[in-house]
Amino acid sequence: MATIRDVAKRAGVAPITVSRVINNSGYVNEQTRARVEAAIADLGYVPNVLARSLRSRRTHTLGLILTDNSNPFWTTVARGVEDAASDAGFNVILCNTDESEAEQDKYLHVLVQKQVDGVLLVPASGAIAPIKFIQSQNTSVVVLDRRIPDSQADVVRCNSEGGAYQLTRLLLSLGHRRIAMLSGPRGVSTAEDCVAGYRRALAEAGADVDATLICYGEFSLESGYDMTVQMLARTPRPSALFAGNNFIAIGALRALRDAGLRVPEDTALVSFDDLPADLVVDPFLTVAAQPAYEMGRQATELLLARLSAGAPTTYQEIVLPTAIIVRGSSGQALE
Amino acid sequence: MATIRDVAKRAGVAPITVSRVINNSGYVNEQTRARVEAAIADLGYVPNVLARSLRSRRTHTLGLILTDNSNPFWTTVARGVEDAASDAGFNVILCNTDESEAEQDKYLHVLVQKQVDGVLLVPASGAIAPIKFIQSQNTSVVVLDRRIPDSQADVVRCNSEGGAYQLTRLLLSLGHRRIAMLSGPRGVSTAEDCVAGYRRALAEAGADVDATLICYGEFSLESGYDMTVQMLARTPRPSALFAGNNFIAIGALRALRDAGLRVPEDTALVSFDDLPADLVVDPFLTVAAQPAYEMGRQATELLLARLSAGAPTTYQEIVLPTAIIVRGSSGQALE
DNA sequence: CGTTTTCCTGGTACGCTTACCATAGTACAA
DNA sequence: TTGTACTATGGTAAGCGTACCAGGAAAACG
Repeated sequence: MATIRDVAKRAGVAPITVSRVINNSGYVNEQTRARVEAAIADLGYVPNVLARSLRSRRTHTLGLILTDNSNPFWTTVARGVEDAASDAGFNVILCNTDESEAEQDKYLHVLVQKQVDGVLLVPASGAIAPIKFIQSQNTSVVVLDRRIPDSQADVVRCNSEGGAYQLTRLLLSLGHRRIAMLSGPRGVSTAEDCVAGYRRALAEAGADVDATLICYGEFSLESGYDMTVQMLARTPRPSALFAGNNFIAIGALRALRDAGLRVPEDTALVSFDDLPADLVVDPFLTVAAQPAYEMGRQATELLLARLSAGAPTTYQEIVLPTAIIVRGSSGQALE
Repeated sequence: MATIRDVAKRAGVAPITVSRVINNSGYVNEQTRARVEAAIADLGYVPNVLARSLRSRRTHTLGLILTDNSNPFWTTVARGVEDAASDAGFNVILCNTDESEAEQDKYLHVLVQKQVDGVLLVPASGAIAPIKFIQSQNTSVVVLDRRIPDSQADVVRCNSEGGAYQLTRLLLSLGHRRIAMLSGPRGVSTAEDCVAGYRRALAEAGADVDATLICYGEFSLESGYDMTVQMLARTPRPSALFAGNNFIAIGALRALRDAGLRVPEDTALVSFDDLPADLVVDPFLTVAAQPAYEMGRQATELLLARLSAGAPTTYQEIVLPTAIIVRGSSGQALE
């Protein structure tokens, strides 16, 4: 393959001049520029960004570590990240951890090895070590969607506690008192915040919190199914279910169907995370919708700002609001 | 950040010895290895793969160019690619073209600049130039999902023509004679193959092909909606619709709902591409399901084989079968 | 014992681009 | 005339690993 030296030779200039043409930097005479551009076209020259990045210490690449890009919520977040990155001339390397800390560590190493300029991290756990590791490699990091207690890092997330509070209040206002909470893993802030908002709404309404109605599971269809089966076995049956994310909600819907229960007539259901409009014919779930795209976008913009500004003195925490969308699954007020 | 030289100095060896430890190549004494590993740990050294790749001329990175990763079909393909790549120690850079040739060209340049070892391409059009460009840069390429006439390249795709033929036969066997075809863009082989299979089935059954019932549009919800509206305006109305992909099918379902038509009682519907089981509570669409994951996986394995084998003498075309899954949307036989 | 093989380590240069510094001509003001 | 600023271009080295070649010691072999 042609190198910058080949181009330089053909154009009768020094390699650095070719570099200036490519990067539009410094001074280049118009005729010289034309000669260089002709040489580039003749040789089909394509710059080697490995060499460029090695020298300039900038790769114009970000790493995005999230749990599962096949979940439409994360697909949307990723799209926000990619659009914002693309606007600034950055590429994104996407990594799925499936909530595994081991995978997360593996990918962190890969990203650092690839010299990414910054990392957007949806942490698989509340541990601080991964943040410290990235920072120890002089790489910027923004934490996405989840809090990490006591960490020194920027965070962009949604108000899960508030969303859960509102959804729970909605169910309470419809007359439900036995509401089962089907949450995500313990130690993951969004799952814990969900439970916190649920508890706050119940406490405020003077309703008893039956701790046995609170389940911690996985953010997966299977887990949603299992938790629902477990909750339906209790007597009296809960009159409403609160799903911690969209996959849990779909699992819950299947379990309810298999148990012969109608939604919302027999059991009401609300959930976090909407499904994208493109994938659903008749939206049915009452949800607390998170601004997924916006979250990805803002996190990326914050990260890019950090890159150009140098070491921050104080870290930001940006909390985006959730929107309650009432549809059929939450049902009418109980008589 | 620590470099290999820093590690070497601390361990009292030459840089090349550290390199051997990292890459498990050549001979290294056990004690030396331990000293080096200790030094690596002490310094928190992480190798710079830019420098490595620059020297070794291998990045262990593949490029995947597809049309829209937010479509679950492509999400699944991408997952197959990533799993196969990961198994072989390769990373994947994902690029969405949204069917735009300009975007495709842009990404091809980016990938070549990044010195990817190979490219998996879902071509935005039937043009040969992009293939030639990649090959001119000494980079291997495998074409995914679609044919490019007269191109010299490996291809892994599904049997769209056969799947469309079978779906159309199914509708014919149920008594439908006016079947509207809602296909993708002209010039995209999967869209054309769909129409070809449809025509073959009709011809074989001795049914007239009403060319005005064949629509070419986009692989999108909006286009599916529009094409359906257009078809429903015809008299007599088609008794069945054939959607060229899952997004078109969802658009069609919405248009039918908005027109007050029931599926399948008033209008039958079949489609290409299934929706992932994780996203749907009650699967309803009768589809020709493509082995998306397997397609991604096989294409990647073929590409990796090319990388280690050197220039191929003959190119392969791997055609995977589609599976007809009959569900409610195709309905019962007309009386 | 000499020879071959295996084991272990290092020096040097190179992969390709750009940072940094230097040079030099022209123009314009002081 | 000297100084300053701008334009235009180039030489050299550096960024960080590894390919390639070389060399020496120990072990195995005939």
